[in-house]
Amino acid sequence: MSEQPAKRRGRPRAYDPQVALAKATETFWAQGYAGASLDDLSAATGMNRPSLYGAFGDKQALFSAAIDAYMDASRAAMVRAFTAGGTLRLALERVYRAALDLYLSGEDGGRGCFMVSAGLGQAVVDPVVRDKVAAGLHELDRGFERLVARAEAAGELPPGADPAVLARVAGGMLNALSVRARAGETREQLEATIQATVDLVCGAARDPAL
Amino acid sequence: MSEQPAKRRGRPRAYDPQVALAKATETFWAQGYAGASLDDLSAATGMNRPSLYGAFGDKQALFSAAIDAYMDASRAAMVRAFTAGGTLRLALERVYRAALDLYLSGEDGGRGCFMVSAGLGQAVVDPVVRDKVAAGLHELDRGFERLVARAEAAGELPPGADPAVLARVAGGMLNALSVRARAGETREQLEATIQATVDLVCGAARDPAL
DNA sequence: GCACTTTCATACTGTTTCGCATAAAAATAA
DNA sequence: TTATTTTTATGCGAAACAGTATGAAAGTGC
Repeated sequence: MSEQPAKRRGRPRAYDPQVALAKATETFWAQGYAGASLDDLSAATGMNRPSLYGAFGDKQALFSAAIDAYMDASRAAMVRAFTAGGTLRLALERVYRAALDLYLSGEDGGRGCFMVSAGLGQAVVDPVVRDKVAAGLHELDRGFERLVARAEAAGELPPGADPAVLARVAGGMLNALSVRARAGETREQLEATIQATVDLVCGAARDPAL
Repeated sequence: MSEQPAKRRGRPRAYDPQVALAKATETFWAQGYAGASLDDLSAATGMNRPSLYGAFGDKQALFSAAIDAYMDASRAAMVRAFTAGGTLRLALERVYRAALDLYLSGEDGGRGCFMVSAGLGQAVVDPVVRDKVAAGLHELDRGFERLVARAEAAGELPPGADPAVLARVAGGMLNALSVRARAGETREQLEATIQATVDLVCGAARDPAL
């Protein structure tokens, strides 16, 4: 994509900024902001401290960059899941599964959503982080709202169902999956929660094919 | 309750262990385990470091005691809300409101559930904490299961509704409230989420009085 | 008043933390 | 080669950290 074929002038970098940032994100994800020391981050990224500062700035800036990187990466996966079409039931299952893959992706047990697990840990102490996380959550909420609105337009919802209610619960249960994944629930348990959510949200929805 | 009318022998304590533990819990709640230094805890409790060690042990032990104290205190409020009777709708509203009062109780913005906000932050690093938090969450789950089972026995649920599904979603949305409270949502927004949840969970439930 | 017991307060130790200063290394340009 | 540029590597320094040793303070029992 954005490679630099033009030869840069000085000593070449020994790291790929994107890869290093992903490694730093993993460290924050598991240990939290305060729990991750610069030595931990240095070891994880393979960069020594001065390189870390040169590339990303201080610890807060690095954490902020980690949030942005996570949001970009997860947004890509989520938008795909949200917009791939199909019935509301299929779309919801796809969205929750995509999220679950992310939430269970750690090596040492489920880590949940990075925004929820690491970001919200800093939310009380750092309002900038809190607002950034809040924006991320509301972006997901809007995804659910659009999904339900589409289902309504397609006539999938019965007259009595309130789209706003369905979207709010559907969005909230994504947070629940994050919490439960980090609390150590197995994929099977989480899949059962997904099924329960989909059943309830779509229970009031009739399949137009029927 | 368990006062000590018998005069203790040495210099009297300058602190009330229960109050001090509550203050320490507040500090962990806002700043997380790693983010709360012993100086912070010392300042919050009014105890100096040696007294802190004498009373509770090291930092991990203090955190563990904080979790236990929180669970005891919240259990008291939750059991009351769960068992005060009334329709499923009323009981659910009572439970969510009781939780919300706790989640929004901080001075510097909503802090969410202590188990979720502070406990799960340590979950990946410390499996003992993770298991303790998981046990707490499942205890709440059982509360919702019993509530729904009671509603079923009272004939509040229609034949088609699956009690397990309703309980799972009802329990999950409690986690969502914690997440959203810490992300800075207002009480009004959170009340709307409560209403949506109750509407959806009880939507399939008919009032026996009707 | 005097011994004894328990807690408090100060201050210390060794480690870890963050951030940066300085110099060596590895490339290009001439 | 030699100068210039950019990055890496070592390691410094001041502050913060967790935990503890030591002695003073504040009670009870006699």
